[in-house]
Amino acid sequence: MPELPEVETVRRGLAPVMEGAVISGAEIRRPDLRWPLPERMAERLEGRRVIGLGRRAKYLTADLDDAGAGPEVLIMHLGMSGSFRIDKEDAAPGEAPLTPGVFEIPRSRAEAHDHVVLHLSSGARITYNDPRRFGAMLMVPRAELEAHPLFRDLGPEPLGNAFDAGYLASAVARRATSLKAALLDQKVVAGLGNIYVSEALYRAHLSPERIASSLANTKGRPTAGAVRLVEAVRDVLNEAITAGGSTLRDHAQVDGTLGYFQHRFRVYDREDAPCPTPGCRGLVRRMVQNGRATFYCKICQK
DNA sequence: CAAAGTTCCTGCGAGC
DNA sequence: TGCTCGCAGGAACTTT
Repeated sequence: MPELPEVETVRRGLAPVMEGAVISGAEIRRPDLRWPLPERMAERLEGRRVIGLGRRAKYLTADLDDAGAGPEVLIMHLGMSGSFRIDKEDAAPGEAPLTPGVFEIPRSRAEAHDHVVLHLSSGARITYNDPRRFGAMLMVPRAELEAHPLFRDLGPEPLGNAFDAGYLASAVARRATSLKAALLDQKVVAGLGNIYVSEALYRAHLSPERIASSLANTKGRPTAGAVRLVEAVRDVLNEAITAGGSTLRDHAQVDGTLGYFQHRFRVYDREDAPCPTPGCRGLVRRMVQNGRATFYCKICQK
């Protein structure tokens, strides 16, 4: 479930085994994910040290040391169904077995979607699995990262200082689209996806159908709703990251899985459930906006 | 059947 | 009038 909190959870899980480690080998098992994988990817990764593992929006960024060609960044996106898992590198020769219980589906089917494997000097083996292959991996020179087409137009991080009500109001002031669509637009704010947009709008008591520009008053200043929305976005993301971290720890101890956790949503995927707002008699509704499901309460979200 | 994401394409309206 | 630009909305990618 890769929106910002999930990607951040994955980053925190991978960082201990990746940061400072040297990539001793890489297995590239197919030529492409969403796009072709980098040219000579395995050769270019081999022997490189991972300086740090970062995140921008829903992208993971592994900083690679200078290997003659200058420092580079390995950009990774999980798409809809991507996940990483960590296995201990088996000292014995031959293919190490998967840790029992990692997948509920048979091992053969799980391995069918293991597309990239990184062997690390830390003794960990990191496997990228992605059935739908909407994910992506790219390698770009460190100096070109911010100007890269994927990064260039990204809005501010929702948990950073730049994302405040004043910014949000100005960003949507001329937008005739719905609030739902505006928040999903990574140019407005980077990292929200379908789940957390529904959750944030519910918490702010704002209708997903409201016109985005209504968050700004006639002078372009933020409305009270804009202030509530910024706080709701930050709250829901922080809570999800916290929950993901604790779930991750449980899973890591049990089976080494990363990027998989259960979460409790107030409206998302809760059609017909009673609205959780105290005193509200409404039901959670499901509708489709821009081809995506939106969950909301008609009564208390205005 | 519907699905957590993003890019690309088309069509529309505004403005020059 | 006709062209360009930007925006909004939808299709497409794929597997379970």
